Amino acid sequence: MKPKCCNNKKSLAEISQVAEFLKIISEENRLKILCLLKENEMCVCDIWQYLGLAQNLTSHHLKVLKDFELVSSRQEGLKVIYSINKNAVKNYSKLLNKFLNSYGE
Amino acid sequence: MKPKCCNNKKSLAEISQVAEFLKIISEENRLKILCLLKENEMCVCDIWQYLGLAQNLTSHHLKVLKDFELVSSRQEGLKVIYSINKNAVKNYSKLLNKFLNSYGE
DNA sequence: ATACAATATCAATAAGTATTGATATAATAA
DNA sequence: TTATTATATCAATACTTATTGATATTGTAT
Repeated sequence: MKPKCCNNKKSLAEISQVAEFLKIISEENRLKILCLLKENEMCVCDIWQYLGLAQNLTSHHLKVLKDFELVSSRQEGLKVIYSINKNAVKNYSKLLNKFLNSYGE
Repeated sequence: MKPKCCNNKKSLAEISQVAEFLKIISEENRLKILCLLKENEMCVCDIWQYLGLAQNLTSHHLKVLKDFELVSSRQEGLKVIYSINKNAVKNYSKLLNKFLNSYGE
């Protein structure tokens, strides 16, 4: 019985895309940041202070998340407010679940 | 407004656990293996030949998956047959979705 | 017993990435 | 203007992990 996955360009591209997404969110600090932003938008200083991270490290992780378009930001005075990109996250989780769940159902 | 996540031992432990799971499955070859095993159980030689991976590399990734109890194996003659542990995968994805999805719903 | 096939292990290296320290940029206020 | 606060960037380091090559183990057959 031939497998149905990993056998064509589209399938491989999707797996690659999901793996990239997973790499981004598998970093514990980034997962925490997403978890926070899921509840409310927050400025950088609130995030790093709440999580007990270094300021520059927090900026770095936010950049990774933003480059992957999982979060957005806007300037508000001195502060930069980050918010989660719900649609992007939802789409990636859908794609992920396509691979992990729905065992024949 | 105080965040509801990352603020207690249980929440932090869950995030840590999810991140560990994501680290395991964010490796592209392991994701492919899971994808294959989701369809059918397979022996090691079928997996590495199908995916075009080195035999020892495939064994290594299978060990990582097995150590994390995402797959199981049984001996069958010369061959070792691997199968996915559906419940484990399902439980981890549930936990993951708890963090990524259900925006207030 | 020997030979062969399938799988696993181990050491070494390569590759990627998180973290840190120092510094730069941007916005605001005095 | 200068000073201050918030954020971003950059280079260097530390850490983790994927990959490779060689070898060992295990099961089966002759």
